[in-house]
Amino acid sequence: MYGYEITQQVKEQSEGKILLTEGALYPALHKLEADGLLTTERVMIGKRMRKYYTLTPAGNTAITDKIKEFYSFLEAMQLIIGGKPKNT
Amino acid sequence: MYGYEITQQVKEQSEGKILLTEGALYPALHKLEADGLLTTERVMIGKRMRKYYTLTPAGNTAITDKIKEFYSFLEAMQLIIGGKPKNT
DNA sequence: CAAATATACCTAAGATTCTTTGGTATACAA
DNA sequence: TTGTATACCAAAGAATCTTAGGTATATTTG
Repeated sequence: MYGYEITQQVKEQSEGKILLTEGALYPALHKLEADGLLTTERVMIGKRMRKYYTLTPAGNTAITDKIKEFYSFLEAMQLIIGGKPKNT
Repeated sequence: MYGYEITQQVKEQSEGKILLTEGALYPALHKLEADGLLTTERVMIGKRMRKYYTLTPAGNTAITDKIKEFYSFLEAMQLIIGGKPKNT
């Protein structure tokens, strides 16, 4: 995907609950790229540029690990605050 | 509860997965107090001081709201991470 | 009994990350 | 022609966390 598309997809798929702004996203993408977790491919659409980002093998490992961390964190939070998500 | 107790309880109840350090906790407690969400009661245990924190009514409202926000965020994350891709 | 660990408070520098607010430019609809 | 959407980006300020200390008492252990 490309940057702007990510902001729109996050907004759409999260039903407007998560607003990932460009000011937060672009610096993050650049850092991930600098860390070797993403590669970019510049594509011209007419006269407008897009930068498509793709996960590197290291990026795939990293995201898998991060998601595991996230679920581990959720389990821990569950133990602390108790309860379960409502209306799911 | 008091500050140090919170760090220990979080560590214990989260099975060591969440480490809430004092450097993060104390400034946060002081801010919550300044914002009127907590009140403190100083108690001497022998020659050692403890500061017990209690939620104010505003604090109770705030924590309830925050937990709701948290679950709302989780649902949104579920849609994105475990989400439904358009294609593939 | 001396030294290490645990309890209990705290601050401050540095790093990281997010929000806000701008900028540039093309495409299209009102 | 003005506004909205697309598409990239940077920088200042704010918020938060990590790290690394400081002070002091209490208890455990070698």
